[in-house]
Amino acid sequence: MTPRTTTVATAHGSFDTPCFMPVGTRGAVKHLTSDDLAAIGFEVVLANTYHLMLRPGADVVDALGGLHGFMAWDRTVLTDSGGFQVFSLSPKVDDDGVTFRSTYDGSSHRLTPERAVEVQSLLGADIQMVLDVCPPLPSPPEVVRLAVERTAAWAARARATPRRDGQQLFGIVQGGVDVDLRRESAQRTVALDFDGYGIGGLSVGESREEMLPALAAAIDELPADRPRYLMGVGDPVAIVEAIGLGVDMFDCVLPTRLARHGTLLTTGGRVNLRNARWATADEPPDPACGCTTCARWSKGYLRHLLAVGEPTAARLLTVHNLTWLRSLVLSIRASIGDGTFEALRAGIREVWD
RNA sequence: GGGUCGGUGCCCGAGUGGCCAAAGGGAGCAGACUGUAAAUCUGCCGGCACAGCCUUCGGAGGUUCAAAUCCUCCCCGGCCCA
Repeated sequence: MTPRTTTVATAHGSFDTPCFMPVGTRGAVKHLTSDDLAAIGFEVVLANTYHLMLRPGADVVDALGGLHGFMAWDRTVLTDSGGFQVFSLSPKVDDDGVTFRSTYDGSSHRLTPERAVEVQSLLGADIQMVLDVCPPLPSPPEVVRLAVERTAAWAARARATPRRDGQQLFGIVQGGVDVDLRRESAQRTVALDFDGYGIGGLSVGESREEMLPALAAAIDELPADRPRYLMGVGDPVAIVEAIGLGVDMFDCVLPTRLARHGTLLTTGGRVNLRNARWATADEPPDPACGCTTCARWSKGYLRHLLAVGEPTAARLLTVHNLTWLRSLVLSIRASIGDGTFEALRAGIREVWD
């Protein structure tokens, strides 16, 4: 298992990997516009099936030009299936599908593997994800087993559901931190022949020491000619380690959420900008960062905006964290090409562990 | 001048004889956050030699076993009358 660089083609251009994809759950990365994302250099953005089917509804998004027209984004869109909401909202799950309580008005909604594909087709996703069952960790073995079984059965049904031309569908590997289960789940998913493979159910409570072997086992079973996407992982160490194992794609709300909550990602590690020590700091968040926030504003100013609750703070920090993380992944990509990956990886671990 | 309501911890604001170092909110200080129910949540927030003690509820005195809470006088605000 080795790190690799690839280029993935979709109906809306191609993107280079390894890559980080920002999360725009409801059709926007919080506080940013599509122009901001393009300016930073992102090539893929996420959106969420569960949230968009409830508000404004998949048919509405379809009528407004699909996600691309809707959010004025002309590059790749990847939609998550709602599988993560099975984890975060703990709905009623049965063999056939999931029944959610709307977080907006309490109404009841049904999502099946077929329906998830239909909704994502209407949303106009370039890359769809299969509806899966994502159990929290730790979970009893039988719970993880059941999640693997249902995810596999649902994957077959999703695979058999028609989509629009040009839309790709990724299967998802589950299996918790059990290496054998991971391997089995991967084999069964691969047998269905998807356009790419998500590895889900990780970074949901387990340690990195538990996560990496499970990840490695899954990757070991995945075909080399398809993208590998580690779902929901976005801290620097996990990213380098996963890239080291051959992962291509990442998404995570961590950088954007940390930004909204006042934490900066920097070359020196995490920085809590709300801390009193930054009150009169005249330097940018990270002198080594090339983002538009670092180019013009001081930590002292940003801390002030944060302290008084100015919404602009969230925007400026989001721009920084996203730019910073994208640069990190870009530098990792470059290091794979010039043979300095191991050194970079060691450096990242030293700062972030 | 008369009447009346009020003065509570950094700020706002509950409390109206013991269960009060005193609700709640804000500010402040720190922490968390990983396919977004998160511009959110959690902890601390009078002092100390800290399972106890000390100093606080405008000021001074008093009643009581016990007062932020009752009484007297004083100081300071708001409103009403003159």
